[in-house]
Amino acid sequence: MAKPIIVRNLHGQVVQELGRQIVGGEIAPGENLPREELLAERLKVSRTALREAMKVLSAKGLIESRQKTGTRVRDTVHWNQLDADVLAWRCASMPTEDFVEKLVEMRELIEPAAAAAAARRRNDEQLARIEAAYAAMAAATDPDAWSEADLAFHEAVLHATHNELMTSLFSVIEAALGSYFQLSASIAGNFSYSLPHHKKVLDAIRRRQPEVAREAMQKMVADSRSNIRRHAKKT
Amino acid sequence: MAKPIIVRNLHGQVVQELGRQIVGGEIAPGENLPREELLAERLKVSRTALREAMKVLSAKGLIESRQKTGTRVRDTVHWNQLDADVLAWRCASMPTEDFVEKLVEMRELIEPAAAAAAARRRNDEQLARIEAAYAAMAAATDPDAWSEADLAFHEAVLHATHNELMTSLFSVIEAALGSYFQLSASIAGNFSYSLPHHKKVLDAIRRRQPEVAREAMQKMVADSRSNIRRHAKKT
DNA sequence: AAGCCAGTTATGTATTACAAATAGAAGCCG
DNA sequence: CGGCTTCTATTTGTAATACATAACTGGCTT
Repeated sequence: MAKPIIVRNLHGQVVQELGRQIVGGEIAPGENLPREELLAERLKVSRTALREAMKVLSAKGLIESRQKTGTRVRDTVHWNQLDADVLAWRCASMPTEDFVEKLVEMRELIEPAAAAAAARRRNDEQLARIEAAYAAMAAATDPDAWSEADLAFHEAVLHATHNELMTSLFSVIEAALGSYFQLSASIAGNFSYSLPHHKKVLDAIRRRQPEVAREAMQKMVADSRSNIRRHAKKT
Repeated sequence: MAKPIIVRNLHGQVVQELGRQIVGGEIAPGENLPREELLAERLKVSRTALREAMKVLSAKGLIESRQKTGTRVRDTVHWNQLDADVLAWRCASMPTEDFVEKLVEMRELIEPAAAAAAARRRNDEQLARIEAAYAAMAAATDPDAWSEADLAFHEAVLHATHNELMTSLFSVIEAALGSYFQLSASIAGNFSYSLPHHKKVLDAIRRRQPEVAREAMQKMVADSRSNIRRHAKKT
């Protein structure tokens, strides 16, 4: 999983290449990129393709181009930290520990609030979707199936909040955490231990009990965190 | 304030124009855009400029291009809801009420958690920045100065969390809420009433009391919400 | 009827040429 | 000599053109 990131287009590849280099720190903020003509030649692409890629990076806040001055890497405060690509590049480049910490912190922030909101606003169809995901988790016999159902569960909860900003934030965080998350779940004997937690969340949402749902989700996420920590120490 | 969004470049204008149309619903998801050649002619720009704009919109998840098939508007679930531009377009187009609701919900989610994290992890320099912002608020004599200092206060708190994901999320939300926020603050006699709230948050962060900081911030944001609601009803 | 094949049509890429902005050097003037 | 203007060189911005490539369509073949 973790998104194959198969890029069909040439400029897409260039975006990946340059984005990785910038976020990875190979080109420091404040530094200038080579002029377009040169860079295009170096990357073996036309200036057209290069420029299309640069517009994308520009939209992500990574670079800034001005005539005569050239193109420079912007300070990190201007980066769209919540962009899926930027996040992915950071995951690929950073000494994971403290960055995962930050991602987990975000998750612990979102999910309990989402569970509460879902308990307040869910409709029957959305509840059914959560229940279906729970059933799939209970029926899972291998880590992969369980992992997939788990993700579906959380997505269904987020969807029930009726707040697409929250949904979007979650999906971004989750995508970045994906690999670690899945790892922790796939530790032998570990998978499915959190089923009771999910049950509590589900019940609270069904009964429309926001605070109960929040607490249950909080516990679940805290558990998951210590799980990841434990696994991280092993490696 | 609220970001003038002055776009120097041609393709930047095209991005704004098309983005607004798509998010505003003038071109529905699933629908195809005219072919590049036609659209370029219609917008009075070259195909080159148009394509650079389309790559940006593509990066924001709004559209998807394939050879022969053409370019179609993607379903809203694929949109980068947390992108500053997308958010701005939504603000400009939507019947504000329920959307502001969602933004406020996000803010209520972030800020208390941020205050708690700041109380836990702030260093002296960051505390000083928060204190400076507070002092500026206390000294403000007109709504504009107060508003500016207020924003600086919140930004300083976010910065003290040492979690740039949180900072980034806040700045996006805040930018979108900006106009409404400022409106509510500029209601005569209203401005500066929330100073005591800010004092409580500041003190808690100074004393490194996460839970106290969280609660104080929670109250403050809840107050601000009822404020916005009250103002919204008037209009 | 099923499946293969070519032709049509959209986007994708490359190339060339010129426009516009601006940093920095050169020149001008008090 | 210092400060101002102007001029030029350089880099990105925009346009126009040509061709490559993918994929849908429809007809042909078996």
